[in-house]
Amino acid sequence: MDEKDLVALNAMVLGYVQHGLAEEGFILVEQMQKLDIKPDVVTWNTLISGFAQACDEVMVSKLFELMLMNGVEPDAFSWTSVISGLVQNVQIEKALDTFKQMLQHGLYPSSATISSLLSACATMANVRLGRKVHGYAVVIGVEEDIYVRSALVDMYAKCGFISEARVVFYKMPEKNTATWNSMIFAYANHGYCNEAIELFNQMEKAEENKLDHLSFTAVLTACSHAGRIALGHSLLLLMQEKYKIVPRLEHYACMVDLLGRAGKLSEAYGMIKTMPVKPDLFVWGALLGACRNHGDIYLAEIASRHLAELEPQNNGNNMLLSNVYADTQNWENVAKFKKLMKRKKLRRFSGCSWVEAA
DNA sequence: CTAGGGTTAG
Repeated sequence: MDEKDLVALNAMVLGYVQHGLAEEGFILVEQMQKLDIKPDVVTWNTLISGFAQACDEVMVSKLFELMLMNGVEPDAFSWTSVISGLVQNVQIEKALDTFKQMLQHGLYPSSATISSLLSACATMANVRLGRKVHGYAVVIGVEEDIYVRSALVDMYAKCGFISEARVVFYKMPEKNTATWNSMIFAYANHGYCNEAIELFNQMEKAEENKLDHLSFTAVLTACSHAGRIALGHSLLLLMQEKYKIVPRLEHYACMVDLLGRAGKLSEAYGMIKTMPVKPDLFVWGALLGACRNHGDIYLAEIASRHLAELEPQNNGNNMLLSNVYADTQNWENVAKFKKLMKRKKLRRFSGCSWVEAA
């Protein structure tokens, strides 16, 4: 067997995995083994990463066994792939457990492992654990890694510690697009809209940073929270004309939110009707939320109907519509809804907070 | 040729 064959095989497996076709990648590897091409650690890890992202725990364990049977030891890439797959699929407990197992197997976590763990802490809004991971990153010498630092900015922000996010951000000698985006989102999501917009402007001036679709999602979020309608519209144009970024659903959702919050419900609905992509639940949800705040029953019913189609299992949408009726004193409809929900044996989702109780 | 950070509504 030729080394070039293996590199080509690995590239093909990676291609499958990147397109969400881990199964195809696995079949290819099996076929190659019959042709006496022995997969190496890279091949196995690529497959593990694919099945971990697809949440296929059975295949992941099978791959660990298979690689051992073929005389290849799982390494830090193998374990980190599993951890990151679990974090991406919001299986945080399992991710932390897998991290423990990784350490028990005597493997050393890398900066990639740490950034995945920080992302897990952000998802849970668990700043106590986040600080531990931060300290651990310092100890093993990966704290200066740009991924780790961007993950720290995001983790502190999502846990509600904006000033600590800011400290990490401004300490960073080098930042990239994701770093800036994390900080703009941090400001926008905590009501520091002017700071978010200002930071976006700085990012645009700093030539070395490329703005991407998420930079615009972040700044549009700030615009909508601050009621900056004119700025939102001009940014939506700037994005397309100067940066050649095609607006995505999330940009439209921000615009609908922006118009809706300001009470311009028919303009918001007009945007939904003219947008070139099919509106998703965020877009309709933004409209429904605005209808609640402004007591528009007519549009609320339209939005609810679309939401019911898009996510029939989510009873929160019905609750919102019911709240619109209640707010506008339409008690007959409130009663109608309560009956409907009782019939469907639905219960209101219990509330949850992103910020851990102190 | 393998793992990592940032996503919109109530």
